[in-house]
Amino acid sequence: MSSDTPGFELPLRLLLAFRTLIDELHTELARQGYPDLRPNHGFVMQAIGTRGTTAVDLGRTLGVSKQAAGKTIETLERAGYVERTRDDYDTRRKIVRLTPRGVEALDRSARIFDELRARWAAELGEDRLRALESDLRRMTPANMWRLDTPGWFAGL
Amino acid sequence: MSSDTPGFELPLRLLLAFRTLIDELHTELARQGYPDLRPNHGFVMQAIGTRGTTAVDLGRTLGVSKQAAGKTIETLERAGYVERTRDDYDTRRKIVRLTPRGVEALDRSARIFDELRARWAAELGEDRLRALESDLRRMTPANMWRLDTPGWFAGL
DNA sequence: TTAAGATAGGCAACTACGTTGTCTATATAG
DNA sequence: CTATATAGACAACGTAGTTGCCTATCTTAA
Repeated sequence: MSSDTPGFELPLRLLLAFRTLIDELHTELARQGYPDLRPNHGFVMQAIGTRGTTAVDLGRTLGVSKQAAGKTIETLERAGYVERTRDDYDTRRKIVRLTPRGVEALDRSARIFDELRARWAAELGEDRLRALESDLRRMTPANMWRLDTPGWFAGL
Repeated sequence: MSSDTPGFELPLRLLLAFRTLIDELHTELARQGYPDLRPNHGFVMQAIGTRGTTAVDLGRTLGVSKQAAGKTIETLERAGYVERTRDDYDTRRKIVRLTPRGVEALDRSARIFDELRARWAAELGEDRLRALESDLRRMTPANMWRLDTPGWFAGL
């Protein structure tokens, strides 16, 4: 019992599905007042989290150098999504935290993703969607929080 | 009936699954003697196809400028995967064709993707995998051959 | 048939985002 | 107290994209 589906369709569909979801997210984010957010920023802000982080740590999480992380932070700082404060207990460190606007953007992203998932559920049925998610979970590393994907793709 | 799965898991799993497959492909390609091939190159060579193309056309297909396409072609040419020949009927044009090594690399990629799919089928069962593919097909644009993804991701 | 416009490709300058190397300031361990 | 490690910033560079411009060639129309 062999398949008539060529193997290369699977990765292509996975990427296409991802891309479609992300495009829809950012279309909606732009509509809601965040037109300057890029796909990368979501990863980065997610990695910063509500507890804050430092450039070095962020670099480690994202799988890039601390310098690259620093530049990204600077971009997000200029855009008003994060802010840097000094650490009183270690004056070398600067803690990067999400601003209220940053938290807001992350909240909205989460809500939009939920809506997009609901759209999939409406189209495929909740059961099929659960099966799909379960299958993907089974075929991917347990730790979903490898957020080092941007750098991975950029590095051709 | 609401889901306990947060919406953001779906895109993350899709990307992670894609990434995993592509990583496995290139690990295997490297093992088979093509260590210099990068994820992008697969898209580009696929877009060039067996019939050849030109820089302008390739740029259109990939969704990048003709200059960018030209640079990519140059890289692949230096690596020995494509070659440029003049067009006798229009001496402005240079036809880009896959070299035998390029065709070989594409063939091997196809075979490796088939093997990877077979591994998924062994793990999930052919039925579940077919359902997954079918669902993805349903949720993504009909035209799978939008190969303009590299540029999309690069443009943050 | 010749002039005007469109098309193909190459070059240069620039941007965005990553890299490594180096430097200073500050903590921490022996 | 000194040696080492760590945090962050700065500079130089690599890669892959962009736009603008130039030349060569093909096509169309007067």
